[in-house]
Amino acid sequence: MPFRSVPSTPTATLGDELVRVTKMLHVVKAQAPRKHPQVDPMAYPLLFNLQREPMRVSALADAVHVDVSTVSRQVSTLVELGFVERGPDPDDGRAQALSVTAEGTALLVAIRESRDRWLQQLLADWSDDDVRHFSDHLARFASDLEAWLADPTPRNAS
Amino acid sequence: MPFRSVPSTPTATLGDELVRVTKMLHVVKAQAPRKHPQVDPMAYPLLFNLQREPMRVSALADAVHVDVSTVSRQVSTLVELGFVERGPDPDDGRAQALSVTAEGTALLVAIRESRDRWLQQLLADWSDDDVRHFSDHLARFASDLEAWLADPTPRNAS
DNA sequence: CGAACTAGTTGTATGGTCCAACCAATCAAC
DNA sequence: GTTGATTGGTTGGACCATACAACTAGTTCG
Repeated sequence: MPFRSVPSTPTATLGDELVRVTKMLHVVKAQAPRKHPQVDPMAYPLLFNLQREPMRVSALADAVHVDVSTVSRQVSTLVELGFVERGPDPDDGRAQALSVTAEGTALLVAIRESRDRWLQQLLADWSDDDVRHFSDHLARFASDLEAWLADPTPRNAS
Repeated sequence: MPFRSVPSTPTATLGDELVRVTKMLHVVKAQAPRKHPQVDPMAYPLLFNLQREPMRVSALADAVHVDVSTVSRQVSTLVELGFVERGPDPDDGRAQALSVTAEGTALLVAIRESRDRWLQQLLADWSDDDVRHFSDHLARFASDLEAWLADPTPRNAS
């Protein structure tokens, strides 16, 4: 087991944990009950971003780092289900201003609350400070990641 | 924007960040150059677990929380590529003792080093303490998750 | 021995994604 | 204005990873 004995740097260990957590979150997500039967899990981030600010399809795709075509389809189903509205874009007739409907907001709130309940019981024995620190670190890490994604010049990824 | 103004609980915020980070890591992983062209990213955890301890297919599947059939295929390609060996299981003729070959270990080390380099430059301006704390929190979170996966009785997921 | 069980493989279906081709509207230039 | 190029969005085809289900082969216990 040359591995256990050579966790070398702190970042290497961090990497291991990141992989581990990511994997398990993936599993959890897969077996999580969907709030709305027809809505892809990936559609939640869509609603989330639209909630913050109405935007066009391309911008939304960019925000969630997914192909435009994929977002296009997902938005279509969200519109069919009444969670998102297509409005005209004032600046550009070709574009469309997507926005969340009241039902969409309700769904989003429900999702968030459900997730919150789950996390609260999962982290029952964490102190509030621990949760906050963890959250802060995650936020910072997310920002770093975003910056890197925008400009990976420094060097290539793993 | 009723959202930005109502981050309510710390755990809810944590949830948002988790989703964000998970999504971005997914993107990063997708566009990361593969150490070996033929190896699925999902195969890395397989090697990783096998490295710690040789085990049979079913145990491996259990360890990575994936269906046995999936693991079976992945292992097959890893064997074809020479990164994993099938040995006979002394106790049970149906089973097989999987183990990592020298090439497999080399690959694994390469992956880990590459990931480490990437993280190091990504987190260039984090203090060692911050990295360690973040890592610790992640590890703790992973353990909690694992426990929950093993026994989700308390309540249902997000 | 034979019945019930278990480890692993293989066939099939599904969900989510990207790429490429396409349509439609706008803008730019003459 | 009319035409050519550009840009926003949609649709079709293929791909990849996974799960579920059917099957094979080895095992255990009566």
